[in-house]
Amino acid sequence: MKTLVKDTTSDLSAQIASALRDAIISGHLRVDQRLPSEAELAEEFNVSRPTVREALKRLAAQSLIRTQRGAFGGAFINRIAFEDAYGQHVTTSTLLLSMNAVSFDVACEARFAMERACAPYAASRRSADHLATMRAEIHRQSQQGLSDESWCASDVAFHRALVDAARNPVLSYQLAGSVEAMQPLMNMITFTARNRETIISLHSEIADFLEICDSVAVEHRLNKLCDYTKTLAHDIIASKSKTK
Amino acid sequence: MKTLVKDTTSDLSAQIASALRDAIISGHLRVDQRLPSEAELAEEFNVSRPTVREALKRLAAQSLIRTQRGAFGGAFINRIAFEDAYGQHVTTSTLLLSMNAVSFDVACEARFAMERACAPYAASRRSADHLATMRAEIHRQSQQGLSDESWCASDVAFHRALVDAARNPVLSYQLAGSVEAMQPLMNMITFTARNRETIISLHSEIADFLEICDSVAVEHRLNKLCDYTKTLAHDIIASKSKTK
DNA sequence: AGACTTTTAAATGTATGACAAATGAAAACT
DNA sequence: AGTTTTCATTTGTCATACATTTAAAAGTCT
Repeated sequence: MKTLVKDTTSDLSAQIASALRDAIISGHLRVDQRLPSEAELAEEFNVSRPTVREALKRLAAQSLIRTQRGAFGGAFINRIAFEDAYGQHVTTSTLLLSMNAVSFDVACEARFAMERACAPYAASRRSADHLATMRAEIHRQSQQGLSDESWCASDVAFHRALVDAARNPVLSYQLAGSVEAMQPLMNMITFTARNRETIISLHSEIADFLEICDSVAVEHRLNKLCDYTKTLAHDIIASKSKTK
Repeated sequence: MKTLVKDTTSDLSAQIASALRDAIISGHLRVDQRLPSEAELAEEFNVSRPTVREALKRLAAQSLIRTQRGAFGGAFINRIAFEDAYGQHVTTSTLLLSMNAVSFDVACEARFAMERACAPYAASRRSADHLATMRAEIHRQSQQGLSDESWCASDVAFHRALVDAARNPVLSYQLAGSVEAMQPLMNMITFTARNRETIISLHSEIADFLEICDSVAVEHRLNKLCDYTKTLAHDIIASKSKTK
């Protein structure tokens, strides 16, 4: 029987989950390796099966394991795919911003700082596909009568294409949190036709300079975009406080 | 009774967790608000209490809720703190790198690209405290007989101080994943005295230029550090394949 | 009346036992 | 040999019971 030497403040399922998680992170358990059955784990840790199951669900929520029913089924160490991680990262980042009253400026600054970091690689590695995606989104943004929500979604898609153009999955993963998590904040802004025009022209320039591999110019336009976005947010806040 | 219209492929606890998660993210449930009791949720979703508990544990694993025992206890929507998010982010990032065979170069490139993004802000906002932390770590790195593990830990501490100097919690949070997740990869490198000397001198220069607010020079040194680290890793790989 | 103690109800934490459903291997059968 | 059936194993779900914690409410003493 394995004994849990962890703190006694948390419940058993948390301690068991923690023990298993440590084993996974340390590499004692390899990818696709099968964990003991729930009944065996219950005996090992000297707890009941529901308690073991609660622990396993905690790990499943982090995509650390997957489960399969039937004979020769069980819980298997999961190879975390970038796609799995995206979702969790975006969820956490979104709530971090909305719950901690992170100011628009701080979130904006972080997002564009990281996008600028992608610019040099994006400029040298962008494919025709990436450019096509960006131009398609620019075209969508130019359409009349686009709702603010759709506009923001297209904005995210444009910037994701920019980030993906750097062809570094780690950068894409990390950036996803910053870019997508800002969408709820962006949705609070009402974009006028004039606002959109300014942003679209910057988007166009970014695509153009990316095409001719001028990363310095891209970074400059990202800076302008950052400043303009912050200005818009400030105007909204100012007009709201005036109304009140 | 709430009905779950989600896919029938996943189990009930996953569906219930998903439904509650959506409610939290959408803002229908506010921070510190109490969820219905497990018994009430069981009735609402028409499932048993153990199933509800599994769903709640999934949410707890993501720090979305916290539970409290006793009368007037229950599950409460949790305000995710940056510290809570750090841990999850580092865990996920670490496993992403180790399980997906992300090359050292790709991880290194992402990490230093993001650090460079912090440089301008760090240069203009660094406090005496940040500089002191960095110099303290440099001093530690200069000590004879420091184990490779301690060396790497100090390296992480140095770079975290650099990132924190930008005074943007969102950047610090995002960077934590890239910087700390690389530690296992870095631990595979054996640092000779000569290697360390080179790195320490770059660290010193970074601290110096940060002190005089020269962000361009800092970025340049970060680039050199990135290149040198990659060179070290290549040498290790080359010598290993030669031995084999 | 006020401060302290006890009771009590409500909620989560844990255990036990049972059955359903899925699944792949082995056995039985063509 | 190929197909079908059986079967043991394992997860998914439910029902019930009890332990433990907690804070409010009731009771008690000064």
